[in-house]
Amino acid sequence: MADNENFFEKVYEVVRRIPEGKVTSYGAIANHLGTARSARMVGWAMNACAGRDDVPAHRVVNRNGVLTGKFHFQGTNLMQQLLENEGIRVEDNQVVDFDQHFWHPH
DNA sequence: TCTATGACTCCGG
DNA sequence: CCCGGAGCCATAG
Repeated sequence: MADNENFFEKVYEVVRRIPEGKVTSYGAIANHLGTARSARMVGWAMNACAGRDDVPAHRVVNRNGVLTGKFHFQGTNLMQQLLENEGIRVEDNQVVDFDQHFWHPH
């Protein structure tokens, strides 16, 4: 079924490759998948991945490094806590030194 | 088959 | 500089 991978599965695979302590953006993932304009779809896939421990959705933020989807997590600040737990500093729902912690899909 | 929605992004006022 | 609207694609109903 590797060839039958759905869009979500592709997103999950990329998100899973995000190393600990690193973050990426929806557009970067979408671009890697070949659907650069489908950044919203990546977020949509994240919504579907909610509840999966295999997909570190907390490492995915928007292009500004803002935790746009933090409200979708169980806790109000759970997403931020997870990032800080990996050594990433988060301030005002925004990743500090986002470009420095940015991980480009490959 | 068509319509509505969305954890985004870009452009304009 | 800050705020708002339109565009985009894929999934669900």
